Amino acid sequence: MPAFKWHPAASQQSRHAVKQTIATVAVPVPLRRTFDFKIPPDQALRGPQPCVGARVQVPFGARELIGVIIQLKDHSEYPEHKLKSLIKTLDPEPVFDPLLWSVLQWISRYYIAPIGEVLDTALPQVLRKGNPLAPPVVRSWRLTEHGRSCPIEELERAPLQLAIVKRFMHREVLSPIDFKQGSSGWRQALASLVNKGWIEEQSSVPELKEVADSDPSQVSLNEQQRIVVQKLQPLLRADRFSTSLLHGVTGSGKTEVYFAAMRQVIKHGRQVLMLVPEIGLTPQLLQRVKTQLGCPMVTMHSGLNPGERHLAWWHARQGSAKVVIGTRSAVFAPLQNLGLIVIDEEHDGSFKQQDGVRYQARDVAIYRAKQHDIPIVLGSATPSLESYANARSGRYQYLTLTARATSTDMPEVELLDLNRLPSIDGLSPTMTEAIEATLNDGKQVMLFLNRRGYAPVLYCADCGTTVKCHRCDSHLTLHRSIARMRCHHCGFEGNTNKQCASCNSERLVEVGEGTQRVEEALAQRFPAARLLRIDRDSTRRKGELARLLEQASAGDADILLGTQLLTKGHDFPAVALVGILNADQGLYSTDFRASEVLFQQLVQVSGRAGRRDQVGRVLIQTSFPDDPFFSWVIKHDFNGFAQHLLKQRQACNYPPFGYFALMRADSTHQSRALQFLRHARAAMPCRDDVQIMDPIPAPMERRAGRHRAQLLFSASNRSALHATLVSGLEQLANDALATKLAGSVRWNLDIDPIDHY
DNA sequence: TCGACACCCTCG
DNA sequence: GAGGGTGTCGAC
Repeated sequence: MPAFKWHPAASQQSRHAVKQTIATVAVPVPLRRTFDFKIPPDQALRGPQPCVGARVQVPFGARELIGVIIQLKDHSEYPEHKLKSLIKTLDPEPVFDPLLWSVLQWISRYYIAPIGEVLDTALPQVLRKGNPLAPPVVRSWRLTEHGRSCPIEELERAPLQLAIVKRFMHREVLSPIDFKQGSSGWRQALASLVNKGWIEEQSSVPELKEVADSDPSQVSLNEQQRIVVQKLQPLLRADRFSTSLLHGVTGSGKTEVYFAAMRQVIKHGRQVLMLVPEIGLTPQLLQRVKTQLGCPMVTMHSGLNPGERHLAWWHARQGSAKVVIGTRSAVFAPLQNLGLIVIDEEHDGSFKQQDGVRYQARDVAIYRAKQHDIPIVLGSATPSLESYANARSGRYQYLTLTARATSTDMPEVELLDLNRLPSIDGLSPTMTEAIEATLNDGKQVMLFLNRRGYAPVLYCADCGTTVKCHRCDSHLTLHRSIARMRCHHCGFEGNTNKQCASCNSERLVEVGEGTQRVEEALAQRFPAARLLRIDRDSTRRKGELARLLEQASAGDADILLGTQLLTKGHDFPAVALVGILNADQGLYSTDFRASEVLFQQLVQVSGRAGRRDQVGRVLIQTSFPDDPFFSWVIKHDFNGFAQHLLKQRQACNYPPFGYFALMRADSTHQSRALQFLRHARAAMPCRDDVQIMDPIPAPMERRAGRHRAQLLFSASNRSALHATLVSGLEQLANDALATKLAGSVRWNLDIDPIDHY
C-alpha cells in the first residue's frame, strides 16, 4: 500500500527504544498531514517518556492542541530552528492497542481522511480534552469512627453539616448525586466535615454489576435457528477471521442466534462487540442482552454524557465489560480481547458516518475482525446488496432463516391504486375501512408515511406562488399545530402567513400531506382510538422516542402513525394491519439506491405486522401499482428483487460491482464550488480504469445558504480509484488557484457514498 | 480615524 | 477548522 506524505507509516515502537528527539504528531485538524515537534530533554520534559500512540499537548499556531504521537525519530525534514517543542506528554503508554491502532491507520488511508481527525473520533471526549488516561472515578463519603463517636449536638450551629451527618444514619455511603437536589453549600459542608475528621472521602471506579435475574439457560432455539448456530460453531471455535451474513426474514429470531454465538464466545473469556442502528438501541434489546447473556456489559451511543462514555470506554479497555453494545462509533471501542463482532440490521444507513470522517462502521468492523482474526456476523432481513452479493458469491458464509420464529405466516400484502381511489388527507377509503375493521377487532394499526409536518407545500391558488426557504432550494413545510413554516433541510423556521407574500391573496392551499395532517384526519375519523404519532417532531426531547416506542409495544395505543423511525427493528406484537400511505417517494428517484432503500423500508415495516400467532395484513397505497417493483414486494421476494437489482448494477458497473467516490464542495458564492471541482478534476491523473464525471450542481443546489456541487468518481477496482484520488489531491494542493478557492470553498471526500446529495 | 467585515494564510 | 493579519469600505 502506498505511503502518503502526510501520513508516515507508523510502527509501534517500544518506549525503551533509543532516545529520539523528534515526535511526529497527528493533531485534530482537517489537514491531511502531520507535524513534527522537538522532544525536550529529559529534565525539561513534562510528563512521561514519549511513545508512539500516546497523547501530547502541542503548540499549534496560536492555540494548544491535544495530538497523538505517530512516530518518533531523530531527524526532521522541517528546519530544526522552526520546530516547536512538545508542551507535555500525557500518557505513559499508547492510548490505542496495536490492533485498533492499525484499524485507525487503515481508516485514514482508505477514506483518505486526516489521521488527526480519525484518531480524534476514536477517543472519548474526556481524553480528547487531555484528561489523564485514568479510570473515571466517583467520589463518595462515609462516616469515620471519630464521626460516629462524636455527639451530633456539636454541629448545632452548622445546620447543613448536621443534616449531612443525619443522612448517614440511613445510608452508609453518600455520593455527589445524593446532594444534587440539596442546597448549594453542601460542598463546603462536606469539606468541613472531612477537615474535622468526621467523614472521609473515597473515590472509586463505578463497577459493572453482574445481572442478578439473568437466566442464560432459558433460551430455546427452533430448528432453523439451531441449524444456523451449528453452522456458526466451527467459525466461532476456529479463532480466525470469517464473515457470515445471517439473512433472516422479519420475526425469524436473528437475535437468538446472535445471543447463542455471543454466549459461546463469552464463555471462552473473550469480549463481544455488537453494533446496532442508532434507533435500535432500545431498552427492549438491552433488557434481552442483560437477562439472556447475564454478563457485565456496557453501551456506547450518543445519549451518554462524557462521563458515562468515558466509563464505558474504560470498562471495555480493562476487559471488565464482556459485551459492548453500541451504535456506529462503538466500532472504535478499545477491546483487546475481542472474540466476535455482531452487526445487527447491517443494511441500516446509520452505520455510515455522514460528516467529519465519513466511515462506514460495517466495513470498519469487517476490517477490524480481520485484524483481530476473529469471526464477524452481519444480520438483516434485508441485507445491503454489497453484503448480499458477497454472501451469494461465497466470500461470506450465507446463513438463512426463512421461517418466522412464532410460526406465523408472512403478512398478506395488497396494493391500493391511488389513481382509482380518491384519497382524503392521505387516506384512501379502502385504507380507512381496513383501519376501522382492525380497530373493531381490538387490534393495533400501524401507518407509515415518510414525511413529517402537516403539508409539504403551501400554494397560492391565485398566483401559483409557493412558500420557499430563502436559504435552500426547497419548500417550507407547514407545521400547523405550532403555526410555523419549517425548512426540513436547514432548520429555518418562520411564522405562517395568512396571505400570499406576492399577491396578498388569502387563498392559500395546503398541498400534500405529512404525518400531522394524517394524525388530524385520523383523530376526527376515529375519535375513540388512542393515536400515537412517532416522528422527529414528536420525539425531539431526549428519551422521548424510547418512551413512545415502549408505550406502543406495550399496547397503549391503537393507531401508530410515523415516519421511518417506526420501521426499524422494534417489536409491536399486537399490530395486525400495516398501512403504507405513500410508497412512491423513492420509486422514481435519481438516486440509484432509492429503490433498494424503499424495498428495505417496505419489508421492514411490513414485518411489523402479524407477529404472535396472527397473520397480518399490509396495505400499500401507490400511484404506480403496475411497477414491477411491487411484484417482489407482494411476494416478500427479497432474493428475486436483489437478483434483479444486482443485474442492473452489474450492467452499469455500479456498486457492489464498481466503486464510487464523491467529492462534494460548497460555497456561499455561486459557481465557486463548481469552479473548485473543475480544478480538482483537472488535477486528477487520467487512467482508463477510473471514470471521473463532470462536476455538477448538487440535486439541491442551494442549502442553508450555500451553493453545492459534486464530482463523482467511479472505477471497477478500488485501488485504481484510491490511487487516482491520492495523487490527484496531492496535485490539487499544488494548484495555486485551487488553494485560493479553497479558502471560500468547503469540500470533502466521501468514499463509498450512500447518498448522492 | 475607527470598527465591521471579508478574505487569505498558516499551523511544525 | 481556528486564529490572526491585512485590506476595503462606510460611518462618524
